[in-house]
Amino acid sequence: MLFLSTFENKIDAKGRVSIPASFRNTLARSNGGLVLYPNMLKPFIEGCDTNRMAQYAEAADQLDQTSEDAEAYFAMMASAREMRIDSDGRIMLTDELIACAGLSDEALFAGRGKGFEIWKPALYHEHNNAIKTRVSQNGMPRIDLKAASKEGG
Amino acid sequence: MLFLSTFENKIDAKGRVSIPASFRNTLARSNGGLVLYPNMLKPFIEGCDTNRMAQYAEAADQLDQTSEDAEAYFAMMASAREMRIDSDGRIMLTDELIACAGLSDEALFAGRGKGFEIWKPALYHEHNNAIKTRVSQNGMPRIDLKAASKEGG
DNA sequence: TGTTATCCCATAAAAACCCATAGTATCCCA
DNA sequence: TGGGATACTATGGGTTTTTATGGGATAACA
Repeated sequence: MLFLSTFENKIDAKGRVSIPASFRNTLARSNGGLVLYPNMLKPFIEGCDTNRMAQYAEAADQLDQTSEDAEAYFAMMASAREMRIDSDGRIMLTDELIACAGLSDEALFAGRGKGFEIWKPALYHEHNNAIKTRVSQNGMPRIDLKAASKEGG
Repeated sequence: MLFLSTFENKIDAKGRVSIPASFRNTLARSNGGLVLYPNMLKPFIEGCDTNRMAQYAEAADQLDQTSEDAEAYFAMMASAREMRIDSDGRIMLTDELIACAGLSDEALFAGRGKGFEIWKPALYHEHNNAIKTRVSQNGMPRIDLKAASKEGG
């Protein structure tokens, strides 16, 4: 089950946001909780299920623990938060997450297939327009579906 | 269950610190106690559950027992302490642990996936900023999630 | 007997839970 | 195909529970 589509939800006075119902559905089927962490390159929050984060942890554990590569993933996990989804399908955003994406009173959820992104709506539209312009000029990049389907059973 | 996120807790006059609730939860699920030991390269304390330390012991046991590699792991285990968590979720830090991380009145807990780190807050932020700068320049290192998920069942 | 560690209780802040409501989409049946 | 009933979603607000932290009392230890 994939994270698809885009949703724009309100952040209330307590810092709560509803996770889009279809994303909750996807999470429920993957049998895992929700993990959020700031992207280190651009101002948005990344979301995935705990199973995927466990894969990152496993992969990072097999690197040389003193290497810079391992440190990068440790930093990611230190900034990651496992979010408790309440009985109404909402989470509480922490100050760090709000700050990293520059959120105020609205959050835009954008599906990404295996995960999703949370943006301040204005920033997302800017970002997304740039991508669309690029693609309209260069076309969609080629991608090898066969190779991917062999690996991901 | 993973160790994720970052927490900053106070060390009180008696030398007690609260283990973050989510870390206690992770430890409880892994069915093991808490082990702390000083990192030998940088000034912080490493934390993990007893099952993981048992894995280190197992792995070290399969090395040539007279080798320098084995000696390194023996030294690690000699410096490791099994911590008892009191009824309020706190531990008492030993003088060696406090000294190795340069702790005074606050301890920063940083999740690392399979384990976690304890730092003096100022030192951690310095360390973490350096990593984030590196990542923002070079991007996140590539990592093979598929291979990792095969190994770690 | 003095020192150190453990237990127990109190408290304030924060987070999780429960309930209510309005708007929207979906279903069902004529 | 239309229209009403129903279920679901997002959102607001109040209440209970959890968490971190301080301090005193009790128990183990040297």
